[in-house]
Parts: sequence; C-alpha cells; structure tokens
Amino acid sequence: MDKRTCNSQDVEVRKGPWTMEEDLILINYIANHGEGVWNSLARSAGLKRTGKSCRLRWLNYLRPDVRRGNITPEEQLLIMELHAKWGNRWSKIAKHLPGRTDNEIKNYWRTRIQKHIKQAEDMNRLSSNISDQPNNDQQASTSQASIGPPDTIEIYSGNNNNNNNNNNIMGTNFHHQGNFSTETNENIWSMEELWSMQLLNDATN
DNA sequence: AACGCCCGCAACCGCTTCTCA
DNA sequence: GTGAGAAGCGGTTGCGGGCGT
Repeated sequence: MDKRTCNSQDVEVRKGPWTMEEDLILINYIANHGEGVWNSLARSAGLKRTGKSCRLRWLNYLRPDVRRGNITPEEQLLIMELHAKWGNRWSKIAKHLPGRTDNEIKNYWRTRIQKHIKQAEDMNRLSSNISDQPNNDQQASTSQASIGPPDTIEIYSGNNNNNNNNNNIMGTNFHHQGNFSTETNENIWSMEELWSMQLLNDATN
C-alpha cells in the first residue's frame, strides 16, 4: 500500500484499501467520541488517513446502518425513477433508499443500468441503420427523441418544465425533461421502455 | 493450468457548497 | 462582506475476482 508524506509536518498519509485494524480504530473512536471534525478525528484516533478518507470509509462502509448486498427490484425501480427526476444527484437519491450510500447507488447505476442504456442505444442505432428510409424528414420534424452522434442518445418529451435535467452518463447525453411520452416512435426510447428492458434482462439472468 | 479480458466495487481526486470567525 | 477551513458531492481510477479461451 502506498504511503506518502504530505506536508511540512512530515506526516505519513496512508492511501489505498483500509485494513481491519484501521477499521477497528475508526469504529472504536467514533463509538467513544462520536463523529466530529474529520481531520482532527483522524489525527486524534491515530489514523494516518485524511479526514476525507475517514469520512468516506465511515459513511460508505463502517456505519452500522449501512445495508450491503443486492439491490432489490423495488430499490432498482426507485433509483431509476429518482434518477429520471434528479439526474446524477446520488446523495439526494440515496436519502430515499435507507441504508444505501450514494457511492453504492452511483456504482450500481454505472455498472448495471448504464449498460442497458448503452445496449438500447446500440439497438437503436442498428434499427435506424436498417430503416434508413426516405421519409426521414417528417420523422425529424416530429420526433421527440434524437439520436445524436455515436455516443449520444437524447430523449425528449414535449414539455419542458425542468431546468437542469441534462444528465451526462459517461458520454451519453441523457436528457429527460418532464414526463416521458409513452407513444412509440422509432427513435424514442421512453423511460418505461428502458425500465422494461432492464427488468426483462434481469428476469433472464 | 495459464493467460487475458471484463466487471464490480472501494477509494481517491478535484470541485463546489457550507459554515463560521 | 469575505476569506479560510471543513464537509459534501460527483466523476474517475485501480485493483481483485470471476469467467472464458
């Protein structure tokens, strides 16, 4: 594990994975003194970690009310619903999932859900290649969704009520504004469709 | 059995926001 | 009002394990 000195006081700062000893020190210290100012907590506890690192470790892993293990289908739906509403506001989303951390939700989104969006995008690109038809201009004028350059999929609905729902998902511009239209158009992927793809896929796993 | 690839997750980094003197 | 330090947040990275060849 790499250690490096960080400041004029020549204090070694440990980085990388936490050891069981460090975990125990942190747990015991917080049990006795409670959470406090993280930088001084780290120092007082004798941990060669930054306050930030201690805070993260505590909040995401050591806290007694952290729920670990599989995300349930209910939680999954809730995550998707809240993400559609708020975008990548992971901590805000996490507040509605007791015991789940923003980091966990963020990872879950990136590793699971985003994958399906990518698949949807690929399928969509494929289908638009197959049906590369002349009446595209009518489609273009009425379409509520536009598939952009290779790594963008933009989904729009008619109304335009939210200011900041421009969610960038690892190069995928995922715009969701207001209610999704349920009407099906070749280039429209509604939230419901994305959800059902996700659920279908899970059912087959 | 060995190797390479892929995926999931823990942890770090840097920026923003909050709090307080 | 403002500046400094702490906390919060989202994006990114790196490692380890599982799996296919």
